Amino acid sequence: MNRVVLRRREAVVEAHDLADGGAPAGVARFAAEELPAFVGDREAAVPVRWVWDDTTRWYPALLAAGVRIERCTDLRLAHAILRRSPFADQALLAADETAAWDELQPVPVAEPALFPPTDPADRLDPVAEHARQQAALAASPRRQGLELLLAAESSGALVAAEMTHTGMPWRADVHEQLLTELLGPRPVAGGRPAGLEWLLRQIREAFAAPGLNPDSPAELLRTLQHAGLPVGDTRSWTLEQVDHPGIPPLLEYKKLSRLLTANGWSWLDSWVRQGRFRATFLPGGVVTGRWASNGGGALSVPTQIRPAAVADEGWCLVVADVAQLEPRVLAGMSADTAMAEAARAKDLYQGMVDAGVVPGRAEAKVGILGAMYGGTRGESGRMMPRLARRYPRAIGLVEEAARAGERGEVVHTLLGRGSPLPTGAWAQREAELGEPAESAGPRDERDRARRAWGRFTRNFVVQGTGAEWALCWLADLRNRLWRLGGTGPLHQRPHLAFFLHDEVVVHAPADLAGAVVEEVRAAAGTAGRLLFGTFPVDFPLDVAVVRSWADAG
DNA sequence: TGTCTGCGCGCC
DNA sequence: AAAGGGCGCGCAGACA
Repeated sequence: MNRVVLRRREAVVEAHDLADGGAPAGVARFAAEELPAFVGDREAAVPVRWVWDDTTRWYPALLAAGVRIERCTDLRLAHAILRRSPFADQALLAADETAAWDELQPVPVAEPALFPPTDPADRLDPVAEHARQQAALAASPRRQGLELLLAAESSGALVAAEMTHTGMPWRADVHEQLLTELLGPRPVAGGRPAGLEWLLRQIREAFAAPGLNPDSPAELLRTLQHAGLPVGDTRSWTLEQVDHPGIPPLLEYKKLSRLLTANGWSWLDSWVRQGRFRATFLPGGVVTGRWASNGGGALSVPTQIRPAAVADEGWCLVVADVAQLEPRVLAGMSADTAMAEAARAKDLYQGMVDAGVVPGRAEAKVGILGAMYGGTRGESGRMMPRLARRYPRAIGLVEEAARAGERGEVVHTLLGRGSPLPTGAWAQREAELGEPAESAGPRDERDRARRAWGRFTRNFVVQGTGAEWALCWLADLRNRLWRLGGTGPLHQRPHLAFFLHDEVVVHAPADLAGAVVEEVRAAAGTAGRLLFGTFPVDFPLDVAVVRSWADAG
């Protein structure tokens, strides 16, 4: 594989060819405007892995110029993983500029101007950083896993940029119609829409509070308590438990008010343009390796507005999600054959029932969720002993992760992403309280903080490995879709339009729907083999070919 | 006027 | 139905 490290020096780009061993083998220099042509030509000629400081600084402009690349190494993301991995020798990563790499932030997707005027990334040496990372990988006892993780993370960065570039097809007219039906016409000066005003009158009357603003939790709580309702907060779930004529309109108000503020007209104004919702995704934005998003609330698009996600004319959406990803990942990473056997069923929870482990599906679900999240109370606590008996390796893995976290140790995912050291409450308590506390009070607090950190590390190993499976799925699917679709640019071929932890939405020409479904399934198979080799754990998908996202599932 | 925190709620 | 883990966001209210 040819490796080319790209580096910007003012208005000039340097392309450093690396020989097989990683030694510099030649440098080309050209004006920044020539970059898309350079990359496009090389990409068409030979397989290349482009190495650059940060995908968000290079790829949007290439995409805007119509250039799609096959693979890259994102040094910023790789650096973040290696710096925290228990399997990377930190001495090999050390350099004067290490702290600057630590602090390097992705750039927000603005208009794809080719490079901002001043950028801290310009002072970094990507050739040297790449060499340090390669040295750390070469010396790692988990080299294979880390190399796969870095490749998958870098592919994720490409996917994220491409999804922002192409966008999710979004019908503003459908969305507006939905808002108007539920809330009334758009209010002129940001006031409350008629639907909310109508509910507000009923709420104020029912609680005899003519000036009440239900958007203020404190004011609302005082009003409810004054009316004699036994509530300690104003969450919907709490309010549903009490009986009062003001509660139904209040619950309705809260639901519609949420729609208005989170995904109302101003959301449309901000995030939907020319028939596309351009979400911004941040690969590696969560410590576990999950993606974050910073604008448009991409990872929490409510089902309520999904009818507005409609494929273009003659196109379709292929929506696929993995059933019970995390329990399956747990079975695989712990090599728990009994749990993998239950996972052979399309419904893992039903598989547990059929194996006689638990009486019913509901118990299976709360039991497994409790094992992965650290639930100890109620139903899930009661299920734990039998789960531990029947699935000793799986339960043992999460229990050990929890104990390690309680001791303040680092845990890691299957491929080697490390957890952060304890922060916040844990560290604070330890520091404040010092050695064994004299009184019961502080000790309780310390234990509580330790257990909370144990719940975090317990979940980290599963959530993080689940994110690794999803990255491998995405990476393989991305290339399969590209090969499927002729010779045009990205937006004219089947392409990934959305990604939500364990769900993808592909926008594809309708006549390719069947082929896309096959590729989505094949990519899931690839991901399973990459992570778990021949260990027999399945990742069945629910796949739907639909016009609108709302019609899936 | 701007910045910060807590609350509540959407998603997985 | 949530619980137990991870997020982002908008508002209200407090404080500078």
